[in-house]
Amino acid sequence: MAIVSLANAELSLMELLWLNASMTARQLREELYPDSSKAQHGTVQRLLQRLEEKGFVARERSLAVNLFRAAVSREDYAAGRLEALADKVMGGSLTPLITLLLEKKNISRFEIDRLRKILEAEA
Amino acid sequence: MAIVSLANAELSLMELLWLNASMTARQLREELYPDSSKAQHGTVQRLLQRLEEKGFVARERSLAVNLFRAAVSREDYAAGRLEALADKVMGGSLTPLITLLLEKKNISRFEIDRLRKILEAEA
DNA sequence: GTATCGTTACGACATCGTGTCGGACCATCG
DNA sequence: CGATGGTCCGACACGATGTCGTAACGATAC
Repeated sequence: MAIVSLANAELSLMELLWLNASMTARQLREELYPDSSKAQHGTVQRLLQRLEEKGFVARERSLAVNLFRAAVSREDYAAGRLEALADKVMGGSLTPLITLLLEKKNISRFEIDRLRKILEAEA
Repeated sequence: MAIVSLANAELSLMELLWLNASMTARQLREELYPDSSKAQHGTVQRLLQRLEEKGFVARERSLAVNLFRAAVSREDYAAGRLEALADKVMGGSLTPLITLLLEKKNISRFEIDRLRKILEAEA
């Protein structure tokens, strides 16, 4: 299943789940809407539900309250989006993108060395 | 101005402009809607107009018919989207993305060699 | 000049994804 | 049993997108 793109609110929620191993809906709401004058309970549940449908969160039903965990890691999401990007604009080839990056951004000596080591291992 | 994301139809149109230096609206329509039973003239014009507003196409008005050119290259678009992706999911850091790619091994030997050369040049 | 034909500009609309809320439903605790 | 807290889901508003119709425009033909 291709990794689908996430919208802002969904991504904010995932951000929390990437930082904390597991959270309840209440915890999420308090983080996402600190000034919760109203009842955003439903909003969080809705987001959670749609995220679950998309396969991004796993729900632990055994307890009284559900626990939510990220089912897709930040790295997997990033890699998936990156691949989608390559498919859309570069015909699936990733190298041009990386080349662009290396040329445009000032990448530290350290990072370059790290990348080089990884490449050595690949070859 | 940050490079904004493009939708499917817009991207298809840009694809044509990236392949051909300049095109008329008619040429674009014939490519985009080969089975033009109906009148998609307006659709193309609309797309062109919105793309122009976003700064993605330039319009040459001197002739009887307008000529359209890409104002953002494929590479710039890709790089812009890539940066946006890094900002959104990796806190702006690009290296983790590259590392991810390399580790996932969906990169051909040929591309690895190419990247190695680029890195050599950087060092 | 006017008629005609292709082009351009743009208002209007249907659709879809997203973010939001409200209220129904359900369980547990007292 | 009621009350409290959590979950599910229908509904809505809003913005972006893709589509079309049509009015305005400009060049050429008559």
